[in-house]
Amino acid sequence: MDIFATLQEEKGRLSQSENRIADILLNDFEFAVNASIIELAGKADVSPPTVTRFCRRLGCDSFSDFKVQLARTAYIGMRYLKPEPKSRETGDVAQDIITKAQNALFLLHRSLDLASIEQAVERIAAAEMIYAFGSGGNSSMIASELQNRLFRYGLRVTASSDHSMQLMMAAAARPTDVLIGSSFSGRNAELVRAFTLARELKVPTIALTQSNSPVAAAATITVPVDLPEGNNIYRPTSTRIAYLALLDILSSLVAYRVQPQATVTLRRIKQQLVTHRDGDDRQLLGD
Amino acid sequence: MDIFATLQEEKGRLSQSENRIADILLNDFEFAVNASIIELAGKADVSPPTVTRFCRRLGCDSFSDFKVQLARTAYIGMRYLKPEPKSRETGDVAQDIITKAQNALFLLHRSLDLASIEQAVERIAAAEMIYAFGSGGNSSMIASELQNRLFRYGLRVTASSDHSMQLMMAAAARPTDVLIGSSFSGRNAELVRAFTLARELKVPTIALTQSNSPVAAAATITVPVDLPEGNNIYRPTSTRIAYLALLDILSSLVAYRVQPQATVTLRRIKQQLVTHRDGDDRQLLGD
DNA sequence: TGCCTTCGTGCAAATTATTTTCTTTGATCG
DNA sequence: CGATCAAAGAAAATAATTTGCACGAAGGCA
Repeated sequence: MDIFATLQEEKGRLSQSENRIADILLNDFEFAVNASIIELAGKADVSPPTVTRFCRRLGCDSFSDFKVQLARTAYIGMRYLKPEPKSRETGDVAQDIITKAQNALFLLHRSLDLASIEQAVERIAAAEMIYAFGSGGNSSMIASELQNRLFRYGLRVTASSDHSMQLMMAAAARPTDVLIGSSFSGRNAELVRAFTLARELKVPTIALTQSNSPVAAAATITVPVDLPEGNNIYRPTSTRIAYLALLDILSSLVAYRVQPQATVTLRRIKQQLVTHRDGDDRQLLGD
Repeated sequence: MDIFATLQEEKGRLSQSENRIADILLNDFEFAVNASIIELAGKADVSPPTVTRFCRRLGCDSFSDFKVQLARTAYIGMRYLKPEPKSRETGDVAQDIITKAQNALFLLHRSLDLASIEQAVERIAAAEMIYAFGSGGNSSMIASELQNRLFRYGLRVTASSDHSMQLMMAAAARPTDVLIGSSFSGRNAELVRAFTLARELKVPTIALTQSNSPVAAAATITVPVDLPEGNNIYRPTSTRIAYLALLDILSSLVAYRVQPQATVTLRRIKQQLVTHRDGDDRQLLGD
């Protein structure tokens, strides 16, 4: 549990003085994290004991414990209390995007459902053929990434972002195959259709999507990804990065599961690349 | 600059006692970050003043400054001093991948070259036509992501991962266009050829690649991405995530640059999606 | 209205943590 | 074999933090 979360919970119940301290935390974080209790108290126009009590209230043992906690979660928590830091300077935009991406990873990690990941890995590793589906730019990237990762381990896999093809492929799939579909919104009706068809044909399906969504409902196994979307329409969603990480987790685990096969295939791919290129050995897995 | 980096630099020059303190930092980080100077000194079998001196040596003002710095970078720095946490448990693999991804983002941020980013953005925003090139799975993803992002802002863009097509497109391009190429290794010979051809035709080129590489040398503008690659061949490189973030930074900045156009186009795309889908307004930018 | 309770707060004292200063130790070198 | 210097600890000084206590304001209840 991080302080910023606690702070938000307690927010309403804080007294006037405590609110002044909270404001400083939120507005001048840099100051707060470096200040001594006396400086912080001074800036908030309260006495040091009030600061101590404030820290206790937030679940810390002492002021220094508080500072450590603060510094630790700062990195993560900073942004999701504050509104956008509206600047269009290169450096600020860069910082903002990177922070958001890290945040997305943090939130992903926090909400990962290991059980469903294991089920999914099991299915994928055992499948005779893997179909990866996704559309709309973001999910189609995920689908082709799935192909890009999994073929390296010697698995049979194809990806498609074309709805009609997806339906046809679903119709052609067998119960020993698996169908993986990604949908950021969880409301890709065509994917639901493909999943439904698969269900009729007893082909297992795995959804990478929001839980409690139509896509999730239609799938055999759902690996839930529930992240808040940013609201700046110019900004590409950092959710993509979380999906990509999830995909890395899945494919690493699959790789371990099918290891002997994976080693051989990877070696062959590597050899191919090395002779094809300039003989430099570092070029392992494609450009 | 973070402490772990400094610690690595100073490592050799530390005295015996100081080394004991360093060991505790690395091995029992949790303890170190919560301990008082006395506890830490006790555990390292040194006197408190020695700890103070150690902190100063690492560039901190005081012990408490040190603790804050420590707590701040902890999250990030933790892993890159330690060897791999070799476990194949789902939870550990997940944690490892997420940490690596966050690390990659951290390192990217630290090494970003803002000047070249600005130059690149300038060019892209002003271009009449944008060609995005990349091959080999990873870079081809980057190329198609570029297309996926930029078309939304009303820019004319096409992506290709096909070497022959890339050459032909380069031949067809004009000096008012721009050619963006991605190469993780920096040693994609075909991309170099396309860039060289473009140079002859006075078509500006932007490389997203390692600095001091053939691809970088062939480009008009290089946006360098210099990250250490992991060495676990099963693990998809977290570098992809850094590239994706860089791409987000570039495209956000481009969006700001071409704003009026972007707003209109985005609105049209959104409208299209909303009527096409189930009327839910939240589905902004593709699935 | 007036009293009582409760809560929030600051003051001052006590405690604890940290830093400084001074001193010792042990190693290196002429 | 001293002279010198760096490293490290002891003790003192300082600074930071916490605790105990008391005061005052707000709100409830007779």
